[in-house]
Amino acid sequence: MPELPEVSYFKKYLDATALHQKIRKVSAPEELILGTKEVAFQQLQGDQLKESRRLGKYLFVATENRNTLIFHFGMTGNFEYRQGEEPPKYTYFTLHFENDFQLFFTCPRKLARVYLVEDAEVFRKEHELGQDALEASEEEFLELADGRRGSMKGFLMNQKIISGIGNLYSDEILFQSRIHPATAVNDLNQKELKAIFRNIEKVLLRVTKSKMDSSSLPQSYITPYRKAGAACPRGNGKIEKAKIAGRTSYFCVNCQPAK
DNA sequence: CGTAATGTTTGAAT
DNA sequence: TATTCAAACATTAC
Repeated sequence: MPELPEVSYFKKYLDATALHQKIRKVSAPEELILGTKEVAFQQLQGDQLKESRRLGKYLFVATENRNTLIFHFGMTGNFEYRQGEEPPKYTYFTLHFENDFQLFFTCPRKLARVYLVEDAEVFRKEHELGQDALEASEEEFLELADGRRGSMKGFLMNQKIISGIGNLYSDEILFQSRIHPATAVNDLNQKELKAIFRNIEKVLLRVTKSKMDSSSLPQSYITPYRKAGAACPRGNGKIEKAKIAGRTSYFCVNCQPAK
């Protein structure tokens, strides 16, 4: 379930488990998952994961030998750290550690990727990753929005502009901002753009909190009601669905009128 | 059985 | 040249 908040959770999970464990062996039985050639991953033998950082929906893990292991979770990627011979179903990449534990990287839909690179900055440039959604300033955000003609939802989901926001939380940010997802960026005034900017941080941090402590989202959130015909959490009618910016979007036309 | 699913990349259209 | 859009990718679940 990986947008920025989920990847923050995976970072916490990896930090609490696989970090600083000596790697005994690497298994990569599914070539499709590998963003870099399989042979490169064998370099990890004897190495250790040193520290991790999240950028957008990517998790960068620096190793003691100065390489960087990069995880991207696609739509269904997940970690599982435990002992035992039998890997979980859909395991396509495994780090085996000297302590007999393993970090399994699973992904039923095989859209996840794992990379091993020498220079994380080169990777970032190659993949054209924009500023992290939690690090952009209001000024930068307004600058990035200037002159854009596409939908606001498409703008929020474009990883080259701002990275970390996907289908679910772009809908939530726009619901909280009372902006229809199909509204063109250049049809929004500064006040509306600033409200969206504030809600990016607000929503992402709130969702991250709920991922970290398994708490539920506020009553006023639309995320739990992503179903056409569901009642708007503000009591303003029914949730509608439409394909916007290539993805299924849920919104309330009464709260979020089209411009 | 058909359709949609939390994402990114590619190539075409604007 | 830059931006936007739709389709493709692989597989599962409803």
